[in-house]
Amino acid sequence: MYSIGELSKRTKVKVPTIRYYEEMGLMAQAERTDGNQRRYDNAGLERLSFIRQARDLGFSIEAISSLIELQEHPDRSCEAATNIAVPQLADVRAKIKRLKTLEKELARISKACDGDGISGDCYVLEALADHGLCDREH
Amino acid sequence: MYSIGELSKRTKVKVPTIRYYEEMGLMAQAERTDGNQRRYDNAGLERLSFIRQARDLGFSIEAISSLIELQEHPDRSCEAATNIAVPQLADVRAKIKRLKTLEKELARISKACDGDGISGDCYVLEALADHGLCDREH
DNA sequence: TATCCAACCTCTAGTGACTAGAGGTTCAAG
DNA sequence: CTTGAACCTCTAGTCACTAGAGGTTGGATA
Repeated sequence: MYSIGELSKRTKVKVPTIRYYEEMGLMAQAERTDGNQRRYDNAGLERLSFIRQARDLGFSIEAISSLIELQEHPDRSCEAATNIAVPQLADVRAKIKRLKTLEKELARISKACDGDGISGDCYVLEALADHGLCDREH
Repeated sequence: MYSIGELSKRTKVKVPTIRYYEEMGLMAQAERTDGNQRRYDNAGLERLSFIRQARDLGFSIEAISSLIELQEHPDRSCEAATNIAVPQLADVRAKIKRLKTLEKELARISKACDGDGISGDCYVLEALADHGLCDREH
């Protein structure tokens, strides 16, 4: 049995955030000691760990709820899971693409600035801004 | 000269959000008509477009301020530029890495659930939860 | 066994980055 | 010159936390 603080240390989720997840129904109501303190078992630890990873990867609390619900009823069809996974996948791929552009630009700047000179012309803004206008101007 | 609504259409940033950016100092105070309506030039359009892209990529408003500052003083010493670019680069790379993990997992789910199967075969939850515990238990 | 204090409890309020709505004003097409 | 879509400001609401006040608990130590 873990206290909320132990759970927090293990998962790196802050204590008030764990309580918040409970309030939001993402975490089940925790068992309590006679003195009203929360106690968690391994299931709680795993659940929280999952939530943390999913949040970190950009899932909304609502989406996570769906996934958890799905997990708890593994007899249901995959349709619901796909409905969440597919749009997320498209979004993630678009993000990766644009981040790579930015990465290249930032790497160039860091490298250009590596020596002791003056930073060359900086194209970060143009790199992103131009791209942003493309779908309107071309 | 663009009205705020035209700017909004071109950049896909909502009108109140543009005003919010102005309030936060990300966008310069816009010129005004005699009737107090905002008017923007191409510089404003590009700036907003950049902000949108950067926000979309998960940069905080503060981080974007830094990037803009970097852009506006390309003559500054390399140190200043590096101080902004390098941490941003690390951040971008970390994001790409995590997004790729997510991509793989989402792709697998979409594929696994392609048929008319049952969600019993979706291991995302376990996969993520286990992974989350790794850095403590191994 | 008594004491201590870090860690727990609840509750309210604040944060960042928007988003919605009320109530009033402006500008450009007809 | 009229009309109405688009503009203005201001307040309040949302999501996902985060911080703080003020009080209680539990387990290590004297």
